[in-house]
Amino acid sequence: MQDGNALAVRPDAGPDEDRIAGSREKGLNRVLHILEFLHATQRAIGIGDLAKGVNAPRSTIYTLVRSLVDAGLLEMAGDGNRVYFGKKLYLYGMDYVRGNDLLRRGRQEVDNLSRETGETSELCMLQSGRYTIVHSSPGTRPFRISSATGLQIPLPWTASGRLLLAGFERAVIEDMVSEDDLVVPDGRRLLLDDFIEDIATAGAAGYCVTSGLVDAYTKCLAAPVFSAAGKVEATICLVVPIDTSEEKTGNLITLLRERAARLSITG
Amino acid sequence: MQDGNALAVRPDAGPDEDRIAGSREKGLNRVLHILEFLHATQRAIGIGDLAKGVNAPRSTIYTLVRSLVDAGLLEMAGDGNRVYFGKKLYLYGMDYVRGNDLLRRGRQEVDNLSRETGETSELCMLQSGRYTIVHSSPGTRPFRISSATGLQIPLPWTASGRLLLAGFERAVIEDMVSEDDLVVPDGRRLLLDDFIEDIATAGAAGYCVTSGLVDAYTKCLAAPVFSAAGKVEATICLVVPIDTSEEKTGNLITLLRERAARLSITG
DNA sequence: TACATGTGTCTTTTGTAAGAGACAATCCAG
DNA sequence: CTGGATTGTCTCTTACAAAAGACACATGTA
Repeated sequence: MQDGNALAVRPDAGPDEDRIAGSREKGLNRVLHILEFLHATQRAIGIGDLAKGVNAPRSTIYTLVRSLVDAGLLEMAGDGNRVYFGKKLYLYGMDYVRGNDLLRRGRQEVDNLSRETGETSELCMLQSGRYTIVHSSPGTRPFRISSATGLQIPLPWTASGRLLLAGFERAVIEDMVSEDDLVVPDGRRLLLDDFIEDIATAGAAGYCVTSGLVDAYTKCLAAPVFSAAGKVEATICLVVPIDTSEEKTGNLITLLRERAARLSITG
Repeated sequence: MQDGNALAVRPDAGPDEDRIAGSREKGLNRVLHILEFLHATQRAIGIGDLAKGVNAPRSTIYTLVRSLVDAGLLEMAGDGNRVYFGKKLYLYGMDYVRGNDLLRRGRQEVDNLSRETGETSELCMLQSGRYTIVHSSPGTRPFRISSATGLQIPLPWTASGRLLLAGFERAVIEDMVSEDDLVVPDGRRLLLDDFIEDIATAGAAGYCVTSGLVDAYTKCLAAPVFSAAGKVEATICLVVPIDTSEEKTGNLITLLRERAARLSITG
């Protein structure tokens, strides 16, 4: 009786792991996508657009958003038909900070560093296999807005990335790094082998410096923070002008390593 | 054919609105309960206990927790078989702060106030009909630990509560305040009519002071922060010793009202 | 050794939530 | 005014997730 539609009507063929865009998704997954999408857009968005954005039926998103708004995880924004993150998420986030010594002290330390040195300073961690700027403190230089807390950048683009991957198996690293990740913003393509070598070097040295990788004007100094188990749990890093003198760079690295070591002493 | 079991086997008769504890819950709701429960316990918890805590089947919680951990909303804590909030929630929380002028500036202001006055200062809001301490800054006095960000206290116990409810219909207020809420910690019972009168007075005066309500040693000074629409969107408050002189109290109130007014000027 | 208690992974069953689609109500452009 | 696009609500169906429960493996303790 029905027209034999079924499996056509799929605009995008999602790759294997990254959401098949399968017909019937679990509600929870839809919610997770909604949150990720909002995190990516960084602003309130209409429910219709949201449905488009996460590639889900409107009716479904309406129901889910209603639940989430009722729960306080989302809030209706200004004019009344847009949604964004809600207070509850903020409260849960603060709970996380409170329960997490490293994050709490790391934020503090990063703020200190940028105040003392005047440079942009960041606390970075692996977040489900992705490099994440967990906290950043602007520094006093005029340019360099950044402020991109929660921003996710390909691991090979950063000094911190090299430290964070120290101690991982080659296979695991290959798994975390896609082909695209190896292409830095200026178009050059890193070799996976070079990158893996970098990781080993950085791990052994206990710090890492990269020059002009993310942009042509800065270099990035990073030092590892270790967990009790001796694994690299986070890094703190400084973003300085690429023409900073050898000497000053050296001093900053020493400072950075000292502070990182202090953070490593977890209660 | 089936044995007529069904509706027995329910240990706790949940009241109407607060979760019937119905047999087959939506996954999303289960997740919301999990988050609330973690927020309440304020620490990592074993999955078994979590299942008990939210009154859900173990198997369900195992699957949900796995999803949430994979998504980064939860993290396995220390020893490996406990869960607590995860980095993602922190990131989303920071997104919320960034997208929310009032919260961002309010936090700042509260920090300033407690530094300048040496007293504990708090930023408070209504969070789905409950009074919530959104941010608090300890002050320099020896006692008074507090630090209870995200804590939810019955509205009638606080000065801020009286301000936050200004402009609401009587019916709405009655709806938000349960019988238990009217019993303050020392056992006294407030009269609903008195409370509603307090609200009107506070709204008219543009500030509110309560003495010895939450505990016998402090009084609470609060001033309202208005939204563009003229509604009370938040309050800032100071917690001072109950024997603070009339004069000093007056000065603090003036200061508080001034700062609150400044916060009200939303871009 | 047996006996309870907690943990993590399966499989099976079935109640229900996700999805498609229809609807009225706005809103805006031409 | 008309036609198209968007918004929010509702209904009905069935694919599928939540729940029950069995299992295997640790613990601890009488």
